[in-house]
Amino acid sequence: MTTADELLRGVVHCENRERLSERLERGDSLRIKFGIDPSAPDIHLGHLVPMRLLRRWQLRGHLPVLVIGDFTARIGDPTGRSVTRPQLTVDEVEANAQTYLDQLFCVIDRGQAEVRRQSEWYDGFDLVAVLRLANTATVAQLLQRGDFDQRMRSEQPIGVHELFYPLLQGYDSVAIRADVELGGSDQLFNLMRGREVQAAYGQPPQDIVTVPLLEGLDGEKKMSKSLGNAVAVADRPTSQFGQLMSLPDPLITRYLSLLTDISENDLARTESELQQGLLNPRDAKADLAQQLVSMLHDPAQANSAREEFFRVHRDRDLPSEIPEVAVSMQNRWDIRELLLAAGLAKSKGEAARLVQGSAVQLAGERVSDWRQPVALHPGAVLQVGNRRVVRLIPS
RNA sequence: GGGCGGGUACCGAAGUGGUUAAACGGGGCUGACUGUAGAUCAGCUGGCUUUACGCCUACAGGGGUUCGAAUCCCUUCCCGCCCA
Repeated sequence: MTTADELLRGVVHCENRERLSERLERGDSLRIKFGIDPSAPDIHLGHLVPMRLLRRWQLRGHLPVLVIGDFTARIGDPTGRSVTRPQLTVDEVEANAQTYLDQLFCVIDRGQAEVRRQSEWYDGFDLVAVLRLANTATVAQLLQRGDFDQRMRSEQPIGVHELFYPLLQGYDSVAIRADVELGGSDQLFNLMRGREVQAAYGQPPQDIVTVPLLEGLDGEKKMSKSLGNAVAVADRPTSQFGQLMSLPDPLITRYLSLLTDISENDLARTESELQQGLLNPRDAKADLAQQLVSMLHDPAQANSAREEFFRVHRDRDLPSEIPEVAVSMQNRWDIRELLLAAGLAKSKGEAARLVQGSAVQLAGERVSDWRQPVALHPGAVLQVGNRRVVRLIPS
């Protein structure tokens, strides 16, 4: 495999591939731009896809230039949104950026990267500069972007400031003299715009590389925290494991190929075994989850997360660690009050409904009627369903 | 500035005077089953209580009409589109 093949494996779009391959083969050291959106500090598995590729480039001697979008974060990237995001304060953005970088540097080498902030060049941007930048594109060109076009047609609002987003992001490439820009495939328009902006400022246009967007746990929409279908990098191992086990079966191989170092052969084998029913999807998913948790934390924690999961969900055992809640040890508890006190229900009405739906167990016994008072013994386990479990201790 | 269309529960979306705490879908929770928090099927999904078709809160805010309003009127605020 050539260097270019290796560095472009799995990419969705590459522009201009010939030129880029040539430069890679020649061994040029390239400045590869990677934009960071500090409006969302929580990195999830979806972010890992470009980051892993960035790491491969870094290992080949190219320099990641991390551009913190501290300025555009205050605008809100309209990508895929029908509603404008709330604008963030400078402090919030800075705190988010720091969190983001800390997590990013778990994947790429901090020493071999450059970190830049948009505010370096935008804080001094005056109106003349703004108009010059605006003059690099026409409204029609900007409206070609898919989501703008869609919003126009469905009579949704488009803020003028949103129109500037691609231009500002494009100018970042001018400011840092990017040779290549890496991003998710939803960024294609913005990245392409960067080429035009650079050309307008007399720079050679950057090459661009886009990677696939990872689908979230719902199996449909792209992974995003606000959609609630994301696995956060910083989340606890047991929680990550469980979330990954809820992944729809068809996505198993997708995750394997985008998030692990699995070889083409092994991937093909797993795929066909799943198809022929030789491999239980549950086990394939457990292996995947274990691998990913190992990567995000460490193998030992991944292993115990796996054991814990099977213990609770397959074998229907109690979790090994049960949070304790102190309550008074009276003999005639109203089960609704008890559920409320234990934090397992938000209201008495909800508590009554849970009991009615036979979800509640106290000391291993199913509670069938909320009208019946219950007696309590120290250390009794109260649970709602399989996952919400609490041990009651005397207060 | 003019015209038109909107603001309903976590989200989307019905409902244009009364059995509406509000259809339906999504999401969430739970149960059965099992291959897992996956699939499928089922139930639940405002609060409180003496669990009762009892009370309270709720259909952007305020005021009014009415025995009775998410539904009618007035007014304020917010949003969208079109024309200038």
